[in-house]
Amino acid sequence: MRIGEAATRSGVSAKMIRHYESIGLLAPAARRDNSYRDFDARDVHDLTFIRRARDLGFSIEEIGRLLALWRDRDRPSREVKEIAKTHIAEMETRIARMQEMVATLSHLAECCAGDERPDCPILSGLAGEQTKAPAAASDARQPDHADQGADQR
Amino acid sequence: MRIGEAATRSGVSAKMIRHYESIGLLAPAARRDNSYRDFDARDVHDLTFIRRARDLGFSIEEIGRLLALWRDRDRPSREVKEIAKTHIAEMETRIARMQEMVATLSHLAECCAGDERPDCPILSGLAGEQTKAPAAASDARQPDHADQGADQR
DNA sequence: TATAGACCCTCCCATCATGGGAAGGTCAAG
DNA sequence: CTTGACCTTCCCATGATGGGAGGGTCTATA
Repeated sequence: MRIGEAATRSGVSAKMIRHYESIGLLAPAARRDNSYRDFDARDVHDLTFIRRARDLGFSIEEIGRLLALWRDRDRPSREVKEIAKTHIAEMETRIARMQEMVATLSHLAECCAGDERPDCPILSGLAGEQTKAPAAASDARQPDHADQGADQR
Repeated sequence: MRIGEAATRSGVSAKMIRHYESIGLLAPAARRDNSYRDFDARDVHDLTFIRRARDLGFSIEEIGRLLALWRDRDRPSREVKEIAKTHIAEMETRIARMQEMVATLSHLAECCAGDERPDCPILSGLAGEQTKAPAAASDARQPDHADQGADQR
């Protein structure tokens, strides 16, 4: 089948299939005489595997490792579980961090009248005037790569 | 003061200060004869405001609006609160999505022996073999921009 | 048979927030 | 006068994804 059908069946866009191939996550697809990529059920399976892993928030790098383990019939399940547990821990850390942000911001928002008057504890809080809030995650940043959720856009 | 000191005082890297200026989030900084940027306390205040907002997960676009509201002494606090509430709702959505992922993956991991044997429900789950898990967020994706937390790396 | 339209191809660019680094200018202290 | 710590601009990279240009291929239909 051609890339469009593989995309539909796996739920991975044609764009991303080509991308995964280009970064080496997938072996180069077979080609027909007209240079079109040619996919079979096994390819669709791999793509579906990748999509499910992405849906669980795994990064491309982790997915690469999972795919390798999947292909190795004799791998110890221990290795897979380790990747999963590490990933779960990372997600839980991110969740906790976001919950802190929500808590801090909610505190400020609760203190804000939200009417026509200009006084606003939210802006004051951002400006540094203490509102004795439960302290937000305040320093150091990180470009988290994987809050990737499932959604539109 | 020069950019380095402004960076230290505000907690925003020199790199990002220039970036914020270049995208118009901040007005172009004053310059000295030697073309070095020259910052004063007010600039440091704005930068600190930006950093705090980032720490609360606001996107650059939202921060731009918050800064404008901050500078407008007569804005109704209602407008600020609306931005904050929308942002809180977005973060809560992302948190919920990640919690779903963690739940699904935890279920699979719990079913996995994690020993030397090759059988692994985690890989089987990703491969599509049903494990009657509580169903993960399964389709549609979105490149969420702002799970930006505070962290090392 | 010619053509429309639905596919496919490769490339390049954009996003968002951030950092790395090159190539070069400026300044103060040794 | 050199060294080193600053600063400048400019380009590139990240990760996952989409948009689109410019062009080729195939099939159905007028």
